[in-house]
Amino acid sequence: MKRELETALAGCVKELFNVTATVELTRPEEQFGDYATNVALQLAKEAGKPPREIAEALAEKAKEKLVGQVSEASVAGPGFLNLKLSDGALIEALATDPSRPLAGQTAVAEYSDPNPFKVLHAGHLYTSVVGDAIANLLEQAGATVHRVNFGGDVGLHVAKNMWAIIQTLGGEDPEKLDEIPKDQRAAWLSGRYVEGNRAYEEDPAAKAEIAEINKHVYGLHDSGDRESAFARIYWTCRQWSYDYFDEFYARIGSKFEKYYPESQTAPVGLQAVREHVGDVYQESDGAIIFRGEDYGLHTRVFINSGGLPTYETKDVGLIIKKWQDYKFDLSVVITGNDIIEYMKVVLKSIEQFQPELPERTRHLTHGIVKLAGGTKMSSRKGNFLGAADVLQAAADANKAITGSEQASEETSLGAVKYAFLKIRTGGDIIYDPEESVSLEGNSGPYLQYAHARARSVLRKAGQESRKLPEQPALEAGERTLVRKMGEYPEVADRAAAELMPHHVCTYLYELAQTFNRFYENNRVVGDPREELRLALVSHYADTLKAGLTLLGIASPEKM
RNA sequence: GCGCCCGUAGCUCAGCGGAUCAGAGCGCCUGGCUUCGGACCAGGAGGUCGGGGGUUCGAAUCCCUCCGGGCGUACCA
Repeated sequence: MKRELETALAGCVKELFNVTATVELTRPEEQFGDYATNVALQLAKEAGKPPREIAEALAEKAKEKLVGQVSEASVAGPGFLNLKLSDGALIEALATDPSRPLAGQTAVAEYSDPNPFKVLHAGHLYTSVVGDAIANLLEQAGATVHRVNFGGDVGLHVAKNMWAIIQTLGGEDPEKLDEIPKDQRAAWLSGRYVEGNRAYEEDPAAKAEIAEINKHVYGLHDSGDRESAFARIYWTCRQWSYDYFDEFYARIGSKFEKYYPESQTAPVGLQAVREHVGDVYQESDGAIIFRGEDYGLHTRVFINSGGLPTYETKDVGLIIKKWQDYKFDLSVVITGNDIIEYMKVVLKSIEQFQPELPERTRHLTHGIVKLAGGTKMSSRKGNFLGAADVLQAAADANKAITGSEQASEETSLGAVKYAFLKIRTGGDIIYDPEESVSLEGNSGPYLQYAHARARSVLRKAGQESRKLPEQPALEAGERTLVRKMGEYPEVADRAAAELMPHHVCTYLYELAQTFNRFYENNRVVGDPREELRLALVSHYADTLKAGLTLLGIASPEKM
């Protein structure tokens, strides 16, 4: 509807002034109309006429050309053109689906990226929730989306961990691992990581041992060793991590089709980097680097002087592997902001020998999760908020507010996801266990409740699905609701185009508020206008559900 | 030092070139349930949009600059 009108208005402009213009319609406040445009202001110079005069002429033309769709066209202020849609056009617009600009394309969405041997913290929960929503937006836009996950099962952090594990076990004694209860494994590994880090920083001897262990771990992958005591400890703890991840993702509803462990991307990256030493990468101080400085970026090490690949090279390998696996049209990588400059260097280096890969890659970033008090979290130091802690706090708040014995997983998870998603992706977000988990106001549960209530009305009326009449005469309250519902495809399109889920949140909340106001003043069941109103309620519930689904949030039928 | 990001009501945030565009939620104050689910609705108090310049018919929105905060800046991820 919006795009048809934009095209039609551009046609009017062409006809009147013989000027080709792109007309952009916006949603003004309802009192001004359903759509507005400022083309007249933009055209004033080119057409050599006062903007109001242009707008008046355009208004007349629009009324003439768009009769049936536009019921009023008026000029306001310095030359804004306001359009009011006919009730029929407004209802008709409800049949519009979000557009599919990526139809037929293959997209890869990589996100979450937890490291084995480490614990999942609040940031992983955040990035997973954001990643899920973005992947959903890509899917809505028509792409075939492959959700993948990347993580460091080799590297210095693993070496630090292995060092501390062996210390704690009192030697390379894999049997002793059996003594650690299943539900404590992740926390146990997390504790070892803290110890390993401390030793690495404070004890030169330990640091040297860790460097050796680092090589040893890479060696396991090269040799395929699964039998030595060291290998058994490594593979066992690595599996613990993946089991723990799977359990976590199942709980929050994330579905990855593939993990790319660094141990698999490292050899691919090493090969690519080594092939291009000289033309892309250089040797320097015994390491292989990429001179980002030549491109206004910073220089980074890809293979360290010990011959081991750094994260840079593993990422080169990852991008190449994704390309081999999916031949993607678009690859979206979702990470924290701290990696922005780093990623530019990696992509710039690949651009030198395989430019189509960076061309198709988009790096989307978000901020970190901060505690309300402003405490900075670090898994290296062990003072962080765990992903499980956030979910637990939400469940506790849910129990406290509802007064029930058991928290609703759908509702508490919905509260957390919505609290994360409603904020524009990019900046840091403040996590307040008290407020972020609210069930009131602009919150996930408010929307879930709104949905459940609408379904309840439909259940009461007997028939859950209703068709909208084609030639309705809408009352003011009904019209406001229909107008709001009609914005959904536009909002979904915008969110998908920008890959910004928060637009959906903002809209859904406004929609639910609009409905609640309508519902407060208008009877549905038993009213003479029941038939029409039930159809509106039905469409409203469907719209809420579509939006929540896009966000990865459940839409319970009852709460 | 250089690069990137952020600074909007007490708090958490939308708005990011347009007209009642100074907004929402929370918190605070006042009202509304013999009525389809009150996890709701109506109303009030509260901000010179970090400061200063500039561009424009028009700036929270674009540009410059300053202040404040965060992140990155060669062998971590």
